[in-house]
Amino acid sequence: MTGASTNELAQFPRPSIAVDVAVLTVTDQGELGVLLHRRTGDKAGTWALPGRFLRERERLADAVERTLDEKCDLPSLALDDRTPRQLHVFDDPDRDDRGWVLSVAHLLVLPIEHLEPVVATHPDLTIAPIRDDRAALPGKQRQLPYGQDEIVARAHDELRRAYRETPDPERFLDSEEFTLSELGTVHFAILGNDHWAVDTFRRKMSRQLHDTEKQSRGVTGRPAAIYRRMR
Amino acid sequence: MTGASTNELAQFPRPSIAVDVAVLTVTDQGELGVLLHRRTGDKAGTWALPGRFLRERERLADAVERTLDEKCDLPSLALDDRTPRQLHVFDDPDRDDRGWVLSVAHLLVLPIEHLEPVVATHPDLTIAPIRDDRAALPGKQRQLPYGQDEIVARAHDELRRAYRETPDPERFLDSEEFTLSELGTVHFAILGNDHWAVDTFRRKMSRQLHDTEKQSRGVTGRPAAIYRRMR
DNA sequence: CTATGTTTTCTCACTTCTGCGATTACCTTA
DNA sequence: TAAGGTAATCGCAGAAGTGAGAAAACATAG
Repeated sequence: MTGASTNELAQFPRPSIAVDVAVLTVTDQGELGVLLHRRTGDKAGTWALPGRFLRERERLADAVERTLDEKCDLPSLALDDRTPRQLHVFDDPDRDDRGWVLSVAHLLVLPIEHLEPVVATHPDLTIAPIRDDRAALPGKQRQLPYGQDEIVARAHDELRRAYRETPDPERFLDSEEFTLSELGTVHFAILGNDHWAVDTFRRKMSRQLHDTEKQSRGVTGRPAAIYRRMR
Repeated sequence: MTGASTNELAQFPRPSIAVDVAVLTVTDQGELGVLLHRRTGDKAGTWALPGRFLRERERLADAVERTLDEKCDLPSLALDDRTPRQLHVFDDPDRDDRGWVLSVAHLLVLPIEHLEPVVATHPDLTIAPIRDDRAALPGKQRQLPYGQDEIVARAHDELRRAYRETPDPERFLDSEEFTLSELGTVHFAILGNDHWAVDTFRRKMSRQLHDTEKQSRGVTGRPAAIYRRMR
């Protein structure tokens, strides 16, 4: 912003700022899923994305981290250096009936191994599979509140773009080493099973990975080569 | 946002929200350029991106349009249905010395034909060419204020991504019909002259355009086929 | 009216990519 | 320990993409 005096700064009413976060993961069934929590208070019982108001002079990324800590029992430690990415600012002044609220939507990717334990122990958390670009909610709830379905759709879009060419750039995979079929599980969850012929996938990705010369063992079928991310 | 009561909404201090916009164009010299205006008031005389504070319950896109109207004499009419795209929210609380300000950066593409007349008649407007991912400012000013250089860099990045595969998706070209070399001027301004062999460009783009069967006339060299956007 | 300059478009040899049917390698079961 | 099951990898033929030189088409100068 430019050219405004201190007076001008104080002159206008200001909106509340919220952050919402779509935490995405790939489930054990190889489906893309999103972390939801059950709301308390007014509309208690309905599922929604974790979110929170921005505190004074707080950074957006910090607000997202605190949301996950407070609402989902996921301390920054569990985030493992992963950083939320901004997706979009939702600015419809009538979006929130509590007042004028701008909401900054974020995307964060976490391996299922980090989510599984907290979801298993907290009944107010769940992972909803994403089908047809929308969270398939448990029970009879049809959609997420405050137009959060669009956040999920945008998050999925963003991932589709990122996962077309590059091997697991957002680190759905927890471990440093993995086989091409483990990598494929992630990419196919995001892009659909029909996006690539398996062979095309193999060739495109193996070029961008480092072959450890190791083999997977104890699995059914022929053992697979184990790769590592490049540098 | 979820689960907050009306009390909670009022409880926290709120930041001022600003919008900044990088209006990009391709100059007659085939260079990518960004529209700047000279600031008034405190730091008068320095160049900056057009920007403005958000008014009560105003939409971000509307704020951007009003900025262009008020600061650059570009009424919505001149925008010709083009819509600003959000790039990023800058949230460093110390970014602006006037107080706690969040700034939502936007990108808007306009044809040089729309900008030329206003820039020619307003001495406080200019189009700075973008070189090495940064606005080459006139005079001895080295950088844009409030970290706006990063906005320009992000805008350029965004365009690079969009212009790699698709013919002029943001409509730098004003007219409905154009030759492949006119299209090439835009793409090469964004991606650099060495990104493609000219022939590869021709083949990739002509597949995505509709051939009008018309030929350019009165130009030097062999007349070119005239294409139109598909549907 | 012809030669010249300039830009677009075509042609063709060459490289890379793709899909699919073998082939390989290990585990399990008998 | 050998046969059968399963998944990973290879090899090859056809398809698609690429670069560079040749040809084509028009304007203009002489």
